[in-house]
Amino acid sequence: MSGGADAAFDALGDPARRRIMELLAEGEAPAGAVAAILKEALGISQPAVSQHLKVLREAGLVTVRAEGTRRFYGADEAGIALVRAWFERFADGFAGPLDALETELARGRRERRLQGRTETAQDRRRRGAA
Amino acid sequence: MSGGADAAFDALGDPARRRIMELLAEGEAPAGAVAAILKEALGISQPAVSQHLKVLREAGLVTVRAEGTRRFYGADEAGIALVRAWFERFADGFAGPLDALETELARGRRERRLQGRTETAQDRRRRGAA
DNA sequence: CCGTAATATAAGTCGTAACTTATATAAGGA
DNA sequence: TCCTTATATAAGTTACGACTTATATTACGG
Repeated sequence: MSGGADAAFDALGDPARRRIMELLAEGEAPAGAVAAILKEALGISQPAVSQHLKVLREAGLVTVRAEGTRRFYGADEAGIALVRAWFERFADGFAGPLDALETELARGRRERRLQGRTETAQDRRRRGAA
Repeated sequence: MSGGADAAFDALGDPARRRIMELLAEGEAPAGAVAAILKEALGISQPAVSQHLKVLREAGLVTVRAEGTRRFYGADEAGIALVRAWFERFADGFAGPLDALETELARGRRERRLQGRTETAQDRRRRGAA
């Protein structure tokens, strides 16, 4: 179920692809523009960028919209959300008041699963540090 | 200026290391326990796990605490926060897991309407897994 | 139609990183 | 002091993925 985040993480493991995502975070862009910017920034060729875009596509991190001969790429919020969701398993260091309920529920679930394990820093914090 | 998140993303690009992080999300564990679990799950050796832990350490994603001859590893909230911060550049600033699921469902609906674009891995997954 | 522009795919090279086995280091316990 | 347990490091092999150049595909303008 959460397996979908795997391809996304693999994709984001590459600096060039992270750079592409950073670009697309600012809005849609045709493949050519992405290629130009990455050639300037990282010195890589158009085919290389095209291959990176393919990986991002297959990972569900970008969307494509064809317009004539151009392909407009954009960040795919759904795919990105899946990656974000992966991090929910970690206690949120600075949860705001809105997140409080959600975090608390997650904590309950987590602790129900875990019996007889080593005490964590978080356990200690909850118990004593207040 | 995303800076410090780079090594973390590189580290998380590996499935074995993600597995380790998932384990540590449930609490501290000595290196040996991690090695045992990964050997069972992925069939990799103790030195391999030790090397992975080193990468995670250098990426700032885990903490170590020595106790006798044992090393207790734990997820490092600070490093994880850096990775989370990278995603803030994308819209949908703080969506929880429930929002992620909801968004994903919406995406499925949306994409069923679209035609002529390249098939993604998720399309195939969605189509086949049913 | 034909040439050009925009992008994708093919095929091959090469560096690196994820393993392996073997060994070093370090801390107890008998 | 030795043996054992826990972990890290060394050294070497190998698979893979990120490139390259060359070419195929598709859409548009003249």
